[in-house]
Amino acid sequence: MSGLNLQRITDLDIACQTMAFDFLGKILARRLDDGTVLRGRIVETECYPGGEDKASHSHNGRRTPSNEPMYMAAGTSYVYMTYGMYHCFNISSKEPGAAVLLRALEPVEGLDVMQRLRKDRKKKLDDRQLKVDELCNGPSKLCISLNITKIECNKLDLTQSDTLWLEHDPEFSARNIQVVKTSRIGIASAGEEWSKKPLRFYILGNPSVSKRDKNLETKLNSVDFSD
DNA sequence: AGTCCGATTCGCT
DNA sequence: GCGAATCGGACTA
Repeated sequence: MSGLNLQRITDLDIACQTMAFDFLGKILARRLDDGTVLRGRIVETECYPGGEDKASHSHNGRRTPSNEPMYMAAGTSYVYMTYGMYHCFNISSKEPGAAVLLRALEPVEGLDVMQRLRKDRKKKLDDRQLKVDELCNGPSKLCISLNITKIECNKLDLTQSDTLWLEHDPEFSARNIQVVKTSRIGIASAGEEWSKKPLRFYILGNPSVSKRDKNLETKLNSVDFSD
């Protein structure tokens, strides 16, 4: 029915920025305890390279029990809790201490389950359906929609796990997409120098992207003669 | 043991 | 646009 010809990705030994760029258009797949498989297309990512980057949890080589996955083999999941109630999901890259944050997905499969997971979380009960583009358009929203928690999903080898993995979609990859490269979100406290670095990537025009850079999109469109 | 804070989201003004 | 929610973990002493 889906018509998708998806191929599991088994090699994630990739450098941080390459990984963040190449992940755009790939599929994140999640199998729940009851066997349900949920899928979303990655449409927005961010690099956390570590080292000098003040926004990285591994800044200046900082290493603690909770950021351990950033130092594990490339392709290891790093799930952490923030604000006491949300999760963020990263995938470690080739360089020790580096990882790629997944910020937004375009829902592909299991939208009804995503809808239920999101609505169950809300305080105010509301019969209104969430719009498809509102299901996974943020780093913590996608964790809720795919039930990605630290307990279940931290430190998984995404090249081997049968509960969380990545897939290549040849048909999508053949399409001509434009990638926006801009600043990361929510890290103002790291200081201007690092918060302004262009380490966020997203698919131009995709409705599931969490935050658009309107100025940059205008510039890109002005030099876009593709159609 | 005490303090501080966050790679966010939600609901109300 | 703004403030509250909510708590694990790092850090200080």
